[in-house]
Amino acid sequence: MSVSTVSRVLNGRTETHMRPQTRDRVLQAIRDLSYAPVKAAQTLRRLRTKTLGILLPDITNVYFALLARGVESVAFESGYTTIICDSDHQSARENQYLEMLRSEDVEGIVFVPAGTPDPEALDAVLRQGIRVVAADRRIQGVPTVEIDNYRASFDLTRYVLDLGYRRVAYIAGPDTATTSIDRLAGCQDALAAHGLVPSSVHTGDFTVESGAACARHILQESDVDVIFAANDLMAFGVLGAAEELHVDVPNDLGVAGFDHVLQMPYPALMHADLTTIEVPVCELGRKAAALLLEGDGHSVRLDARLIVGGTCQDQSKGVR
Amino acid sequence: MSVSTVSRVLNGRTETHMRPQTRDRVLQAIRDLSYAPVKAAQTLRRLRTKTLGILLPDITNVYFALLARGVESVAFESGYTTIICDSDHQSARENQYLEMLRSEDVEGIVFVPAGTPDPEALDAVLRQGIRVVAADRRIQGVPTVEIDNYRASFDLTRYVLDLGYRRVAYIAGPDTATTSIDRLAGCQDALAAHGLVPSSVHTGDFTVESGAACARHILQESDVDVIFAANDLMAFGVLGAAEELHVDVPNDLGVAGFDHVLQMPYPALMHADLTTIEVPVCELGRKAAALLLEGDGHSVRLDARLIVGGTCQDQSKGVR
DNA sequence: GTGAAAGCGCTAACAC
DNA sequence: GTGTTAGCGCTTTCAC
Repeated sequence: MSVSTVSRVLNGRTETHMRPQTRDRVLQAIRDLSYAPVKAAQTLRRLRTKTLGILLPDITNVYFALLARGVESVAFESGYTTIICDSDHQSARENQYLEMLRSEDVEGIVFVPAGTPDPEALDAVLRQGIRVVAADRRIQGVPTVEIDNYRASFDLTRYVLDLGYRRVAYIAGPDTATTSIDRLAGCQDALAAHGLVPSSVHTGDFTVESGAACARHILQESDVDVIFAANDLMAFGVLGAAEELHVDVPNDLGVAGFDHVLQMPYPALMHADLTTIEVPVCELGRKAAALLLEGDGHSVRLDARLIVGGTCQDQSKGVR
Repeated sequence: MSVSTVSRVLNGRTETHMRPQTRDRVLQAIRDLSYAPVKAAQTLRRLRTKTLGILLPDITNVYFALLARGVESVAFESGYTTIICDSDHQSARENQYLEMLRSEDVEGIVFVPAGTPDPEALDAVLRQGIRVVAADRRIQGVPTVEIDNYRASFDLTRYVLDLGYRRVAYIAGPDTATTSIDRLAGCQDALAAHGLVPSSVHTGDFTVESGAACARHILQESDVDVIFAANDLMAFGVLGAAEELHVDVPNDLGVAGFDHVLQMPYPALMHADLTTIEVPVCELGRKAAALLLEGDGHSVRLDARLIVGGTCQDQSKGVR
């Protein structure tokens, strides 16, 4: 019983048919020794690592965790291993990880950049023949899996304006993320279509705290009847600030979010019943992984859906 | 300039001193080619993978995500790669991943089991010389990093009883997790010390939904003045159910959680102001990884803290 | 101070 | 049908 026989059994090389008896003997031995092939050796020989990397800003953010889960599940189904890289929103860490993944010779990377990725580091990865897919946010020169943030934000804004809200404040995300830019633009253009402009545009960082902080400023300084936030987490912060300041949502203030991530863990609570856009984050991750494994290098757009919640209500009735 | 020279430079082999000029020439070449060593080859040669695995039930659960982040950050600081394995609460998947990690020849695994792990699969891993640390929940025969759930739950219960609550319902986690068992036992023993027993004990699965479902039963069927939940997510579900049924928290009903995970993303909202126990989840992960890298194979207990929130208030004043 | 070569565990081409 | 063997890219001993 030679090594090649064993190898053939393990890899199901059926092209040259094998005596079932031999096969069974090998299988038994594998069982007895609880043998598992050494992946490093397979990798070295095949020059294929069967490994993907996922590089994202913060795994404790549900949004990214959902995305990671999408990637991981597709990888698992295809017998791939997933390396998790949390850049902690730090560009330096991101670069170190890019190098690490290069050394690791991953076959592909799902990349959710924290800001604008370092072209040098990214290029080294690409030159080495590692496929990279940007997920959620676009990266210059890299295929992307995203939703149409502009369109979704435009539609959401139009829906809210149709309810009768008019004096709008907007809380944007960091302007290094294309999601922030697109969502803001979509909102502004929908306003413009009604001959409106936002009373103010603040910039947060997608966290609950930043949403609450911006909302406090907005509510104390200007007279608005609706606040749009670039994601649900910040919208949740807005709800918190409104509660603190005894501002009644949705009557005195409409609130709209974006991404519908809060819905998942907190369905029962009234206050989580946000008017928002559902971003299929997990699907974003799955699609990104699929693109790495069998893609043609083209970008993909998935559909997003308007979620009609309780934080924006018809204002026209004049009923209180 | 031979391969061994390059290798020596890369590994800082200073024992045999090298002409600086040669060194620089190598360094330059590395830069020019943006060369990165092939890890599979290093692994094969050194017989060390510099890789850790983390196997957990659900990465989209903030609690586990925080734990994963702890593991990942320690690994990163030590130049280790982290493989993420999401068992999705499925024992079969858990076993497949255990096999995968064995093949991968990881140096250690941080294991948060979904139920009772398959002894066969676990044993194969251990026999291969892979270190395993159980995090959060104990596993038979494996060193564990956890908090003293019994004691913390006991103290929390005593605190709540001291506020004057007396008619207690408990919502436990799945009885396959030692955390569920210990927390329930701690609560029951603290009650017993006051000559009390819980009016009812329901079993949830650590999700908001299950917490809400149990709470609906409890509130409709029996007359309790406080509900303990085995984690914050379920406690949040209880708050949701109470709101639905117009039960006033904390006056008509006290609510206590466990783990203090909700605090992080939702500080601003009143309803997230749970009376609970703070579990240092991220530290749990960090410590588990540290144990793998340099541990002596002994279990570790970290401290937990009582968080005094607004969902349980002094009942003795008789003030409404 | 630097180069030559063995060998880590596996796969695939080739021999029988 | 099954065995023999080269070689994947690296580290490390041993020559020089």
